[in-house]
Amino acid sequence: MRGQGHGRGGGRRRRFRRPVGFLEPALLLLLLRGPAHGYVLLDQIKEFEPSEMNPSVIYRALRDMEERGWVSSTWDQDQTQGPPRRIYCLTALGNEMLAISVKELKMTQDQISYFLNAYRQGMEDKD
Amino acid sequence: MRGQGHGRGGGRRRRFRRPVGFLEPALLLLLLRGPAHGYVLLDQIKEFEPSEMNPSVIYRALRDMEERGWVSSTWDQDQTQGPPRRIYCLTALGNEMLAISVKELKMTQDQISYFLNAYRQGMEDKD
DNA sequence: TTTATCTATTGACAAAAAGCAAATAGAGAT
DNA sequence: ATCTCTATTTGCTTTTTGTCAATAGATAAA
Repeated sequence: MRGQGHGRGGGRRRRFRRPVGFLEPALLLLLLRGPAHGYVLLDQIKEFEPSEMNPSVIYRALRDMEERGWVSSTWDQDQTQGPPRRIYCLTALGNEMLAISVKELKMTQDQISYFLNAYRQGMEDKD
Repeated sequence: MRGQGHGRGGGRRRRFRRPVGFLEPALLLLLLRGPAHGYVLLDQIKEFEPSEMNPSVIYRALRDMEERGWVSSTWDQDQTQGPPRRIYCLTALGNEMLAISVKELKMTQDQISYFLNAYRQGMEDKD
């Protein structure tokens, strides 16, 4: 393993990154409510992303966020209705990143509002 | 004018696609106000995307949208302060796609609102 | 008991979108 | 000539997202 990073896959130095898109913030928010494993998050994420999600997308996002230290995972002790579960927990860093996401999403909202107003304006001027 | 399915790279049938991201809708909206060339759009786009844009991103988006028939282009007749300009025009299809973008952006706003409310809720419950 | 189904996670590969660097080139100013 | 501003294009790479399918434990049905 080359220097930086640790845990699954580590290696390449990654510059500081913000959460992108909706998926990661939504997962962080779900984990703010309490620890959970991928399979149940796959179901719960529908609250924020109604469109059907491919499981691998969720699992990959969780693993990526663990590499960045936003969440941490442990194997479930309890007997399950299937193979063992990896339980994810929000870390302090993850909490901060969630707060940053919230700020960014507010900015995104403003940007969209501006765009929509400009569109209305543009349509009025057509008439 | 570079028509469907031939010229640069042409050939591959592309399935129907919605506008993605902010860039393309923003360009369509600017073109709703009137025809324009890439170099001036590169400046005007700052109204919607304050962050610095690499020219190639704009030009590529315009070419992609022309391939899909959302805009059409002609070479500028007038003398310019440099090499000839390619003037882009919004097409009827482009107008429809812009309207679709607007609907989608409204949905995105609702999604973000829901997320932000859920975050506030989650934070209250922590206290 | 083998088969199917639901639970649960992972890996490999491809496509789409964005970022970056630089080439090409016309026109006007120094 | 050379520099700068205008104007567009090309190629390469990275980042992000999407899709498909493999693996595997547990449980219920045939």
